Amino acid sequence: MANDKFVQKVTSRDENFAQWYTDVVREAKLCDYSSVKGCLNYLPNGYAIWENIRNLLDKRFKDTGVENVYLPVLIPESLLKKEARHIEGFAPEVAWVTEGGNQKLEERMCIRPTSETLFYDLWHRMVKSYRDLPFVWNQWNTVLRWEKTTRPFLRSREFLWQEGHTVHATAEEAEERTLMMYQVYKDCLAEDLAIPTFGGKKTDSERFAGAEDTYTLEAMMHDGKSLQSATSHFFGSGFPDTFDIKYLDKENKLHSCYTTSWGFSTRTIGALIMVHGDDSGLVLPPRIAPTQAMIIPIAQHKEGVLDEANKLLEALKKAGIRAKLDDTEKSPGFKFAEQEMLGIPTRIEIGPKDIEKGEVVVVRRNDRKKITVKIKDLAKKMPKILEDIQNDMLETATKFLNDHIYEATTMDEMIDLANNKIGFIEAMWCGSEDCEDEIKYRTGGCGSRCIPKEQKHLSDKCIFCGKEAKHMVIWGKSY
RNA sequence: CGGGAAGUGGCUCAAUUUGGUAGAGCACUUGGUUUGGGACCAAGGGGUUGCAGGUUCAAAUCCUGUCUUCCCGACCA
Repeated sequence: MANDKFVQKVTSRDENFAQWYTDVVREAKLCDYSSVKGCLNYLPNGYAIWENIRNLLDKRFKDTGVENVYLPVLIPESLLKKEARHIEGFAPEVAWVTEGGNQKLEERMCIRPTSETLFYDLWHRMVKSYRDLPFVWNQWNTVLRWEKTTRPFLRSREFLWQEGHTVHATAEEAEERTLMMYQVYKDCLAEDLAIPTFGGKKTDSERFAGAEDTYTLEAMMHDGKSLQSATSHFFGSGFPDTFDIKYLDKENKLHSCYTTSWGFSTRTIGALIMVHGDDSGLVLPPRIAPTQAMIIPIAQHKEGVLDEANKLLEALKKAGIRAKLDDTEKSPGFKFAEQEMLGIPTRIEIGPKDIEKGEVVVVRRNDRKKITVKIKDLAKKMPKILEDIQNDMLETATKFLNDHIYEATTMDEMIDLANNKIGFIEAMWCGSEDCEDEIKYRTGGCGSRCIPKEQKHLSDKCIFCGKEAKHMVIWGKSY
């Protein structure tokens, strides 16, 4: 192996991370640009990943009692404007429909940037009694936000996501749901996508428009920057009150409702790329990989090779492995490179020499380790091999995350870390938005990522102003 | 939205400065030889140069506008 960098089409990750990302998206054929800025054509490889994530996440939702619904794509302006903070937050990035057919509309309508207002308009009519509550609903759809700068998956104008919305009789129940969904996301990210996250509450300035509390899950990319990977919001009763959603309790008294919403988008595909990918391209965790094993025959023209390969394919499929056989006329080297580029978790090399010995060579995508397995045992052993890869990927990513979190107790220390290390910095904060802004400015862009639930007491004082500290905040640059 | 770069067969790019009617490599098709890390030989097919307008006998090339992409920044639940 003279050259470690087998795949030549991709810019080296440490040479130019941004270009590397773009190269991987293109070479792995995840998506392609469309003629509208910020709107992507999802290709089969990319969409299949989303389908797998969606299926796993949807099952986790249903296990907690979530029901799926579908609400319209258009929102009348008057509805969107009902909640002042909400429209203030979204107004700059909303797209409007002003004509229908050839006629100008009486009232313009926006293409949903998020659907809180639609759910609340519906619930205003549906919620009458305590017996009606709660509604625990979710929809899989797309939303449109007129972003200025766009990047595939990370920030597109139209993106696929799910938005869950719930309405409850009590604040406690709503808060419980907010945290429950936060945990569902955290588990899905760790167990299905092998992406470790840290999380907690957002500061006031970073909170969702109209929410009382926003909980976020932040993942660390290979360049040390953070990607907000899922959020869960608690709205209290303010937002539902605005829409006059009230119920009668057992004593026939009118009560406010409490709502939540929570979302997870195709942005997370960007996280998959930037957490696990390497210089040879994409590396997918087995659970969400559209293809888990690619069988690559060697000297396939020789008698018996393709027959054995096909038998192997059938055995793997029967064992529930998402396996494929690459029996195209391309050279083995080409097929190896392509399998790696696409991030397929394992490849199975089978040639005349292997068949003679009754063996195949399984190569793990994440670390290129080779495992020799008896042909007759392969189908039985594959699930364990895939599980090991899944676990090892989470372990590697977790180690990377933990190795790149630093503590700072003085501003000089923090600036030094921000300039010389990639990753995140834990530091105390007084709660003032001015200090938050100053810290971001002086560190060259390390904003507050979250106020973690598990607080460390690093010092008594805010790292910037020196006044009494309220929280330990995790700071970092982000996408 | 600001600063920078760029749009030419599917991809990467050349021809643009000094207007003269588009070329290479890869990919693709066919035949043959190959096959344990992106094989080789031969013969083919494919573009009017992002889009719109202007200047000119003549525009990929000059001018104006516009759209899109990439990098940096601002903005961004």
